[in-house]
Amino acid sequence: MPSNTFLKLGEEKRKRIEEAFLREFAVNSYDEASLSDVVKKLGIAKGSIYQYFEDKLDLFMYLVHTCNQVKLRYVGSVAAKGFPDFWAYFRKLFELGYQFDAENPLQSHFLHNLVRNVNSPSVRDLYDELMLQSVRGFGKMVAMEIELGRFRDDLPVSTMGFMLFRIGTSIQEQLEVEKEINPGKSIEDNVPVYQGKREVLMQTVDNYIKLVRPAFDK
Amino acid sequence: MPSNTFLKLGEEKRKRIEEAFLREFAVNSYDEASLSDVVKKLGIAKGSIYQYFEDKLDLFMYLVHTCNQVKLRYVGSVAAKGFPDFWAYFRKLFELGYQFDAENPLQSHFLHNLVRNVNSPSVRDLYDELMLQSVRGFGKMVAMEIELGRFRDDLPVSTMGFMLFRIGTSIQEQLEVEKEINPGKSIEDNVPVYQGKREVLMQTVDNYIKLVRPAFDK
Amino acid sequence: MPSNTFLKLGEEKRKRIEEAFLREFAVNSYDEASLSDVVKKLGIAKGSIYQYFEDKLDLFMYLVHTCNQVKLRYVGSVAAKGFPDFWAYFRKLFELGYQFDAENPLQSHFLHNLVRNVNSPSVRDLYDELMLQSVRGFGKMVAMEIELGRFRDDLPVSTMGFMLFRIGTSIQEQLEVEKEINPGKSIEDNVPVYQGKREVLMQTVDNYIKLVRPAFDK
Amino acid sequence: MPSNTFLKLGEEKRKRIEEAFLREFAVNSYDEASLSDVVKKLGIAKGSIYQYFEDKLDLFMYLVHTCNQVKLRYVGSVAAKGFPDFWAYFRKLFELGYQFDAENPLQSHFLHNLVRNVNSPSVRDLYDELMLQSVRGFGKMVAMEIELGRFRDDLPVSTMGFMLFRIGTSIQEQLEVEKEINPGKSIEDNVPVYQGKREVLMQTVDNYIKLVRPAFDK
DNA sequence: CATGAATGAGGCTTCATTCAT
DNA sequence: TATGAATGAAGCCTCATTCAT
Repeated sequence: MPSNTFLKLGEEKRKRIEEAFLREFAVNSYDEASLSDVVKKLGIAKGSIYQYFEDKLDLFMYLVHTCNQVKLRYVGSVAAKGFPDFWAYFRKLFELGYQFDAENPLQSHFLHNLVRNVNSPSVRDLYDELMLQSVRGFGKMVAMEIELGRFRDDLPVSTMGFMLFRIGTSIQEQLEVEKEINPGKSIEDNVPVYQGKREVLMQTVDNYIKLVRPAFDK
Repeated sequence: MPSNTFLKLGEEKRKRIEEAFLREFAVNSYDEASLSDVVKKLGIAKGSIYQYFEDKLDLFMYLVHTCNQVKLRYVGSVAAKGFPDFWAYFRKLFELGYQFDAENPLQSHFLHNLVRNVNSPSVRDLYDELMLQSVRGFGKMVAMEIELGRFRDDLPVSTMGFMLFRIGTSIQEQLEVEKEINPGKSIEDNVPVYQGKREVLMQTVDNYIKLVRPAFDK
Repeated sequence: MPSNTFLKLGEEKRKRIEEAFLREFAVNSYDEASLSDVVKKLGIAKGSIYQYFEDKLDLFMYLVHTCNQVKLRYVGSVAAKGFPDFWAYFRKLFELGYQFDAENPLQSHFLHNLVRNVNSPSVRDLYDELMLQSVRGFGKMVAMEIELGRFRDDLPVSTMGFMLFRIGTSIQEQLEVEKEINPGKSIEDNVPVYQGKREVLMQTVDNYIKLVRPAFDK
Repeated sequence: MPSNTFLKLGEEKRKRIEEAFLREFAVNSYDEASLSDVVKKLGIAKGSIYQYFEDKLDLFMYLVHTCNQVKLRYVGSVAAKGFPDFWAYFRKLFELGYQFDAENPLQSHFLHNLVRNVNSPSVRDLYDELMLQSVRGFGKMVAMEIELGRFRDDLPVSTMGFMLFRIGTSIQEQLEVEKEINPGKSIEDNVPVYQGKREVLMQTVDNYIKLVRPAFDK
């Protein structure tokens, strides 16, 4: 955990530090990321980092936590209940994701980059936890839809839940493979990753939904 | 590319070297992987590596290529045509994948680990290329199935192809998340990753097929 | 020297600070001892230490002085004159030493640990001075015993004095080597070092006296 | 243990390196001793040290071993049997010690400095072992002298053995306290510690023997 | 062609000390 | 007077890479 010293830092300075490290970790792997480099860019003393965090890993884990919380403020802000059906809710999730990404590109891509850093056991555990969180969320919704008689009931909930989770991540991947977006470059250039790509994104989402609906609906 | 020196090495020695590095890269990230360590375990001179390869990256890229080729010998050994329908072929792909994994665990998991090493632009490019190769393969089949009037034709082929690709990788992931398999540990313990898990694997495959068929079939 | 600021601190607080540092220096070498750690445990500001002392060495030297003074309150409380012969007095010294140790384990073992910290010239000088103090004390007594016709007079007083001094320290050492006591562990566990070892200690003292008497008596 | 790399180094270079580190460790405590400094003085790369030794401690332990072995070549070269009585042998030990010191001042004072480095558990263990070796050696001789009817038999052998061991170290200490020798300075100035002090040393030895004989002889 | 010693940049981390509040 | 954030030098260690043998 970060020390009080860090938490009590002025909003501005704290943000500046957080963002500098997010940028580093969003572009590099945990090992490649160099505290020395970041510190140099920040113009602060190397020792200061160790007044703020226990060590490199502590700093990294803190960033995971905060980013996840920021993201949850978006995707956790709506409940499935308020929507006519599950797919409307599912669609909304991507709109919120888009918004999260647009307003917090660093956080968004730091989280995307997480998968490259699961070598360290601690990071691995945290990553798995985050993943499970999401998968279970989908699992619950699947269970509810089945109960409501809207989803088929001849398959394990876990399979269906995992599939939904994967559809989500696949969309970003496809756009990346098809060069619609380029997170790495965007981060370096300090521009939103989905800049001008809202339509493409939501169109892809709609396609995916159209595709997989028959797989889930009763 | 590896030098002729390397290629003319005795089969046995070459394999021993390749496998040692595969093991290292299958368990560690590119940065964490230590040539020094591997060389020590191999009992060969550090300098030799630089007679065989230009540098660490060159060695790594070489491994990507060979592993991919080995894998293609499995999954490329059958054609969709020979099967009653696409899903029978799709299912066969996993049986072949299982076989590849059982007979080449190092290669298999080196490839799985690739995603964690896409930081270097060269690796990234190669990774994307491999991915595209696979996605396009599925794309072609989708196109053919549409032509045969068996798949729906109201969605972009690319979306459907990518989806199929993702289903494939999701299966391994789900088994990992649900702790059915533990690649990292298996590699370290030098045992096949899917040892005794064939049934579980194919059952999961069948579930996924059952799930997504309605999404693709006309 | 400590500043007035320190001396005017409340008895309780001053003691708390002193003991925390004694504990650190009693277990670690001067270099290993970390002011940061102690300050953290104490819950006081780092800067305060520098209001109390000039620097780490100043603090250390202060502790040497106080500990020595405490010790002198014990071993300096009796005079050889009051005893039937020198050896009765010598024996008493150990009883007092035992008492000092039992009642001030931190101070006692900080002093024992001194020998490991004589690298800094200042510490070295102080250590030598303390040692000389003790050696000279014994020297004077030897001189007196010679005058009284009780000790042999065919050897330098300094040799005899030093020998007596060394016998003293040897006793603790022997008990340590033979694992009867374990100062390091005792300090960490916050228990008296000679707990339950009074008999063993005095028995060893008696053995040493029995051994060396013929060397000194006329 | 040092690597083969180190052992196969040219005699000259190896000595140069060993001596540089001995000098550093003979003057500083383990913690204060700076590999960086030594390496700079030596004009070799920092990394080289880690081709020779596993780490700082490994290097240190190696030095302890070699120095001890060198010393044993001196003091272990004679057996008590060859002497008319124990005290003649005891005296010889110091002549050999003097010789060892004169011919290997670095090694000699590195060993003397050991006591300041017993904070690290590994060093502590080794130090205790060395000490015990010596103490037991004296113990055995005491036992034999008792058997021969030359030493008194009314006291524990361990007490008598430890006393003899301590007499040995006391002699150097006394000369140090009395400023006859100044190991620290001598090392820095690169001159033998006992230069021109042979007479003083042996006179002191003789005094000690004269003093303690009555304590041991029957 | 193989060797393996040497390199030195660079990484993370610790710590006593300073100084503005 | 007390605080504690900031400092930055210094430490140990790792590693890919080079090059003379």
